[in-house]
Amino acid sequence: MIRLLLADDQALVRGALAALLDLESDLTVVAQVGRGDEVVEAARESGADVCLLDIEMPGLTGLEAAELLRSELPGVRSLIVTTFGRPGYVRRALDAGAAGFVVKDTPARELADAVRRVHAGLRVVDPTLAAESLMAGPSPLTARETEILRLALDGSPVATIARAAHLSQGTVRNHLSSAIGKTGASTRGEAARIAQSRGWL
Amino acid sequence: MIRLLLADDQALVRGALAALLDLESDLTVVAQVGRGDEVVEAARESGADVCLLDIEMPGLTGLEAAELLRSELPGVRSLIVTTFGRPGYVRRALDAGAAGFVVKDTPARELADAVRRVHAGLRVVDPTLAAESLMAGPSPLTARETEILRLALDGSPVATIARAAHLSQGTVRNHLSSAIGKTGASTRGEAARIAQSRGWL
DNA sequence: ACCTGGGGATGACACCTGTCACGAGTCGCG
DNA sequence: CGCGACTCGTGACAGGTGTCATCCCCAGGT
Repeated sequence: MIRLLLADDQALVRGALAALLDLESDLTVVAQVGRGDEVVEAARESGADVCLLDIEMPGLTGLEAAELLRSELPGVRSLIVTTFGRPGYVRRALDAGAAGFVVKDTPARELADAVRRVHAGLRVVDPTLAAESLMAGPSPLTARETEILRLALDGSPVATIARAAHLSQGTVRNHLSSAIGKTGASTRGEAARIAQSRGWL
Repeated sequence: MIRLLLADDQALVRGALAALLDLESDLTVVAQVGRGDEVVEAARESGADVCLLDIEMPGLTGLEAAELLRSELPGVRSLIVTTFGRPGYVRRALDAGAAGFVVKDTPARELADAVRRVHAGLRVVDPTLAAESLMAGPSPLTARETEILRLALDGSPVATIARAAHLSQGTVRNHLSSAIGKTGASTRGEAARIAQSRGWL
């Protein structure tokens, strides 16, 4: 019997996934959490074998939770289950120690198999996604450019970004200009969206 | 036995919801679709009593699908099940003939009850959401402002928006300026995000 | 010691944006 | 009819933005 932990911030989705997986005779859901920072504790207390982690959660992201799990509970395997198949996410998930990566577009019947493969020590990655991840390659953005772009995501004016990053407006504009060039965009808004869609932020 | 149709673009969520609802002895899922424009046909063929509709779907939105259902199959009731509890969505959902509105944050065990209430002819709306919907009020934006703002959502420059809307750049800037004023924003990007968060787009 | 690359900053320039004033056409309503 | 609301447009202006050249400092390689 494989013991599962579910982490997803949407209670309805969490409960529904639990119902789906509990239908399988060899799987049982032993814990459910709605925040990333509750994953490790719940996994320890429940004695889970495999953790299904959504990426976008309050507290900690699923990627960060996977990293914590690897260091705190090395015997527990993580399977990322997320809405967004951003190329950069796959690489970061595997770097963070996740054993699998599944998008919520995949057919429901395949999820249980993915869980079993992960539990068996195999890596599970959507082949289409894996290809995209290789095509897109790693982020060409420097650390600072990434940070500035993230602050520019909501369309804030340069002055606001500069204050938030403790930089001069000129420097911010230089970093943005560089990021715009690297993403092939023509405005910072477009650059930010491109970078996000590639999972670089 | 209440016959259900599920419409959600994420196959995994769709399948999981089906598993959850099929656990109830008085409910049965008779159809599943991943696109808004397949809802009416599937509902007709399957003889569904209640349709659970996600809002964000390819083809047609859940709100548009609900409107079509009301005119084509008046006996079928719609229950909107969505991620976003945007105030404007609730009003538009009820205007579109939906019998209920539930966000994906609600506990899983409440969903079946919501379905039963809707089937019984009652209206089901999250009370917190209903209050927010009344507070926010209707959209203050004119038709054109709404359209222009929607085009500005992705941060396109004025020139691009003007071409897309077949308008002069000056007119676009005027509409945007007006929308910025009405939303209390200071850039078109911020205005667009505010309007979207209120469900005005 | 030298070169390279990232980070930080400045100043200048062309261009884009947000705002305002103003005008003109259409439509519905009292 | 007159009025108001919406739409479309122009022109002008201040301020924000993107680009570029040019510095400085510092950490790693060679």
